[in-house]
Amino acid sequence: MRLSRFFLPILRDDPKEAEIVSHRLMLRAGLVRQASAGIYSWLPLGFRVLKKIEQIVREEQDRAGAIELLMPTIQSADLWRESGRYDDYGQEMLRISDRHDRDMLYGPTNEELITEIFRNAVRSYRDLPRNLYHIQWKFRDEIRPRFGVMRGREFLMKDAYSFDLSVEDAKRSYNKMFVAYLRTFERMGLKSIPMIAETGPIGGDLSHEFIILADTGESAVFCDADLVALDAPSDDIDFDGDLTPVIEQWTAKYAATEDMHDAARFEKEVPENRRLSARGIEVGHIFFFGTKYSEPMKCHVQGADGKLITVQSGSYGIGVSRLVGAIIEASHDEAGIVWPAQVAPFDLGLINLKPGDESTDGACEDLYNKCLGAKLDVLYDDTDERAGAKFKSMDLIGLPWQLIVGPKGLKEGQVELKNRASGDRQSLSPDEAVNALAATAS
RNA sequence: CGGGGCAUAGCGCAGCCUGGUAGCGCACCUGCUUUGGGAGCAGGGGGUCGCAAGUUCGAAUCUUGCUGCCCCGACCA
Repeated sequence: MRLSRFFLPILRDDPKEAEIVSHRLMLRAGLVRQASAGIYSWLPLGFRVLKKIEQIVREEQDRAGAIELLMPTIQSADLWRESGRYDDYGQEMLRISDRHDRDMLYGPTNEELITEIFRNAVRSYRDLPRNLYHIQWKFRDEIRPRFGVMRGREFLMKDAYSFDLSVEDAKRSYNKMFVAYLRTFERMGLKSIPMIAETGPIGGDLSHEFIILADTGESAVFCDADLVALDAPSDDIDFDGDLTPVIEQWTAKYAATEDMHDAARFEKEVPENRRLSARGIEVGHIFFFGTKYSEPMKCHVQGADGKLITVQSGSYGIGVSRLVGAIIEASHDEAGIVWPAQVAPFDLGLINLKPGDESTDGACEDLYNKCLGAKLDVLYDDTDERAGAKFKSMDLIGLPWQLIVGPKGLKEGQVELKNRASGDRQSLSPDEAVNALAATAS
């Protein structure tokens, strides 16, 4: 993509409404614009990141055996009356009526709808287990939206719902999601720690929050520092095999958010030198809630013995749009965003320091095409800005690599390759630079 | 929803107290000079001063009402 043809409205000054760093950087770097309180438009650069995150979530859900579908944003109130949540959910649910005065709502979550879909379609125990998920916009009318996309009212969420014949089977489904989540966040360059969680209005008695550590995190968290050192399961893990050793490895040690924190237990179970108290951002939440919805909504299947079985369910959320902010909170410096390569909107920025100069333009065009040929996603700054402004902007938007091309270097046959995260620079021939970049991308 | 604050050009702000017909920096446009970490000079464009009433000869400025947004708290992916 040529910057001269892209849409990237960068702000030089901090907008005053943005307090926390991710919100500030998302506005400045042209990722989002606020449409109204807690509701954002995703500009091209931010949209690319959102799509990358969504795709990683999708791939790991699929790997864990979940099946993607898509449910609507607008739901009928009737279903929610059936589960009893129409009244329970309160003002957080945006209620709408249509032209016939029917009660509708903008879905804050989808347990009712998925249960309705499942009960209508499935009659036999042979069709279980299943885990169905979608990635869809939700709306929760928060009393006070804040922190940009981290706590918006409209947000993109992956929510999965499992259906099993027994509590034991359901726990297996839960474990699959547990492992998938560890992998998902690790692939985004994040260290996530599962913590014992409150179940909130969704209900249920087995639940973990997946927290990533960031100084600006919204809640205090306490855990055994050993958990931070653990690696997520590799991509050859067998989701149909026994996952309990992995779960045990991650849940044996103390980890809790402030709501669930037990200081006495913390001090008893964790040696002093491993007691980590930090701040964290919740990016995922998994629940097992058994028959909370299947019972009132009569989601039954017929078992091998001919008797009806009430299905056992869980639900599993990931805040996809929140993750964009969370990643920035976890990965930035004074100059701007530092994208982990896996979610970066482009692989690299190619900076032409002297547009209009024949040799520089020629070298840049050549490099641009070679990068594209090597399947690198490149943002080519071919604009007529001054060098300093280009450097500042490129640092701000935080692409992992900068390929800097100017007449001085070219005289020596060299271009400069800068790593955004470390700041390291090396001078290379143009071909060496492309090869080096292609190697990092593969 | 309680408490606090803000609303003037795309962004950041001054002007308001003490009413007199709107200004600064950055950004933007034109030209010249510059050109490896947010250049200089000159010229230029852009505003129903959040909305509505009221007071007044006259309102960005005073009064009242409304709306929007931000921050702290309680609540949440």
